[in-house]
Amino acid sequence: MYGMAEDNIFTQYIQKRNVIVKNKKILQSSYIPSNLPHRDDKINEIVEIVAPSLNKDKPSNILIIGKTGTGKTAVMNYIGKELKKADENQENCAFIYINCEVVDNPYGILYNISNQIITDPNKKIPFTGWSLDKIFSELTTYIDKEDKIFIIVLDEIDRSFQKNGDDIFYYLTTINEILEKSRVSIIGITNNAKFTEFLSPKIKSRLGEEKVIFPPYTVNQLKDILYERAREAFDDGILDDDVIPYCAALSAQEMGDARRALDLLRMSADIAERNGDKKITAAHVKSAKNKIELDAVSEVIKTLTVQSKTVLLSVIKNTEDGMTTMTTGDVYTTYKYICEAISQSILTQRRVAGLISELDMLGIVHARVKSFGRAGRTKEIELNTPKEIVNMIKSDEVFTDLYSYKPSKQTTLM
DNA sequence: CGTCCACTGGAATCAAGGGTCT
DNA sequence: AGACCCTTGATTCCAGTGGACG
Repeated sequence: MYGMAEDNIFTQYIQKRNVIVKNKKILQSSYIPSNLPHRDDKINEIVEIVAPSLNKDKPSNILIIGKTGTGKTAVMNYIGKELKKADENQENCAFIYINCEVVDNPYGILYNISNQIITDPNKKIPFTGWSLDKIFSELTTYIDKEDKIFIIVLDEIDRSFQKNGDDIFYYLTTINEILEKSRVSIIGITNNAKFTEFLSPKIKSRLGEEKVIFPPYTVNQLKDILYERAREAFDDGILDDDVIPYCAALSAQEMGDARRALDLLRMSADIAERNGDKKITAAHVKSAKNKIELDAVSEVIKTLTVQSKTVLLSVIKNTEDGMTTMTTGDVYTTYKYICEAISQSILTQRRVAGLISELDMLGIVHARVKSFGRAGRTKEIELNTPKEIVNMIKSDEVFTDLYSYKPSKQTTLM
């Protein structure tokens, strides 16, 4: 890839790309900096709780609560790194990190934990096929064999809970009763402050032995974070003076989300590079903001089921037919019509209502239950999507048949 | 004040599709 | 090959329910 010696159509592009950003990795939100500004207190707080593990004493379980982009994950990864340094041969403790947003089913979580512990490639657990009990007992024996403290970090723990309840948490918090030598302590990370309310009381108290709250960053703190990274990522004079304050201000509106701030900065740099500009300005930030918002939605749309897309298209079609708000029944009628047009199986109304709720949770449509008195009680649905996305759905290959479809009795469509 | 609509929301269950184990 | 296991999406069943209308 990079070894192309001769000029080709990409050459000038490649040369241009590296002009502005020295090291792109630094601007990635997954990058773990060696210094986390304004989180020293939180780091100390957690280190204090976790430190006993270095002497093979079991630390309390911790629940970390804080909005997205407040540094929870970064702090934990940083601590994990340091912990490994402090315990060179991994004799006393092991640090395991699982992101429950990526693997949100019980099998996946146990599978991931186990395979981080099991080193022998022949003993690894297959990614499907086993019973949970079997993985669990296997995991237990492996953990006990090692005779050390296992610190298991479950990031985005509420994701898993939403879909699967608290069974795995029950497993993981009771495992210590079975273990003879080793000990396991759980660190849960969540951005949902109300998360614990839904747990069963037993697990609630176990999981939340200690709580650490991460407050949102203030504008000035965000600025510091950005300056810190920018210093390493850019040469002097590339950033306009108002770029970082602007990024910080925008992200502060979004509840002090540092990830957002970094994304903005990175995307601004990207756009500037692509335009061949020598400096990054507030204007770049502005278009970066739009692009990020759009990307986020279109990313979600891509992963939707065909059925979900059909439901969404139904909402779109109704909107284009002049309805600003509609009921579940309205959507379902249109939905049935479209299904017929593209010869797709028709789901139950119950299911479609469920899909609408899912779209609502994804923020693609607005739906809230409203009672129309005698006229019944239903969801009031409203489209909540930029034009670009609407076009994206409409031009989805799944719906190509729709435009050539001649309805038997209804009038025109779209 | 009671009725009664058009659903909602929860739960149990099924089917298909991934796979392992013996 | 047949018995099992887990996940996901869909179905079926059913007990609610907010509030305009009579």
